[in-house]
Amino acid sequence: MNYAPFLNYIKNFVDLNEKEITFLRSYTNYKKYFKGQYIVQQGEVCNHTNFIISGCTENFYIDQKGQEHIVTFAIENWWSSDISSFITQKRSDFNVKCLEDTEVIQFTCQNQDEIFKNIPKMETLFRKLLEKALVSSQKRIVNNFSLSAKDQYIYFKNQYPNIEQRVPQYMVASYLGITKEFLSKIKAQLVKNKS
Amino acid sequence: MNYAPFLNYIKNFVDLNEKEITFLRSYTNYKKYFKGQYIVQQGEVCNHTNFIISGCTENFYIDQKGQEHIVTFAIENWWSSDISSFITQKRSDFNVKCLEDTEVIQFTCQNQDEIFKNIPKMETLFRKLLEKALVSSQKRIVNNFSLSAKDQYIYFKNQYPNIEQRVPQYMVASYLGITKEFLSKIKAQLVKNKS
DNA sequence: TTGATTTGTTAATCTAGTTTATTTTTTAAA
DNA sequence: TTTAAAAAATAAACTAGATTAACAAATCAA
Repeated sequence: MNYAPFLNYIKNFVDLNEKEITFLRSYTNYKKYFKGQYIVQQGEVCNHTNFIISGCTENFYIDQKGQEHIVTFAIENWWSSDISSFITQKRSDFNVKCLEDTEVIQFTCQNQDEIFKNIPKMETLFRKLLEKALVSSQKRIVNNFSLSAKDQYIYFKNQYPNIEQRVPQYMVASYLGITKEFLSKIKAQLVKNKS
Repeated sequence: MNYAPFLNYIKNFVDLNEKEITFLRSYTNYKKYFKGQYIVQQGEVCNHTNFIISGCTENFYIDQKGQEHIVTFAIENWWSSDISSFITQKRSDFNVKCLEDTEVIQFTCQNQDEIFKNIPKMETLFRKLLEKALVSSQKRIVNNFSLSAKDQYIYFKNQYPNIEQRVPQYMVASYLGITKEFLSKIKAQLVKNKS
């Protein structure tokens, strides 16, 4: 069980004393998933918020036409869950699936409340994380408005340089909201223009 | 000065005692803007988070090609600011402009911190608001993935039935990320199919 | 080491939504 | 009440990106 990366992450934002760390530990738990396993499945309630210690997950859904769309990727030191289902405790519209063997620290909704009640600093941390997540979600909407598919791909590569190498190309296309064929065309174009 | 709607709004989520209300009042202030005025301008720092008592605002930006894009509308009982600029206190990429005469209750970044420090319930409220805002922002990305422009327009009308009547149609088009001409075409189609 | 499955490429055809241009309707100012 | 300006509608030509289909590499199981 590998708890240290989680504490190191938190240390970047707030200082916890021994007592608080002990409390946090007892209200969170470690879990290992294998490649291909689901942390959440569309139609089930998302019971946990997960902090990724190692590995990589995708958050995707299947629409009415049967098409798969990747909403987010998550890797080490990121959070992964379906926040909508988690906060409402209703059935999720999304799947969270492991693209690699993945270790997480996770906690339930009730335990989150306990953590926030007993360590208010943790609620402040989460408030700030949510602010950032909202900003980056809005940024994605803005990019969708203003950038061509090619420029969105370039933006993605710059912002998440570690992800492209770890997932197949058709998943990047799905994340960008374009077809794999078109992404292939874009990449061919970029290679051509460089030389 | 019209403070009651703000307190009523808060009462929906948390109970504040007299002392807390007094505190909140002294760390927020009332302001009235006229139609056409800017609450925030692209390039300036967004100094306030605003709760709308009456009126209507748009949050928009102008991209490199000189095109205007509306990111959000806000009306009574909604919040309006550029959260990115507000939390980082850096120059904003967005404009917040009043589409009607607009009354707000507003507070600065420092005052927000004071409020959260002194009334932790308020931080919990904001954490929950941010969760909801993030969910609806993600929902918009999802709709962008899966819905045609026509279906996105129908979704918009259902979700924000009060806004369409209050703003010109070309702004709805801008919010949806399509041209006013195409929205006009969609509306003509919808009318035709109904009869 | 071979076949089977998954992933990626290329090219032709198609379509949702854009662009440009003109006309009509509505709003608001004087 | 008239007039100018803003907003909305219509239509033709155009384009970014989708769809379909056929094939080529790469990965993997046995």
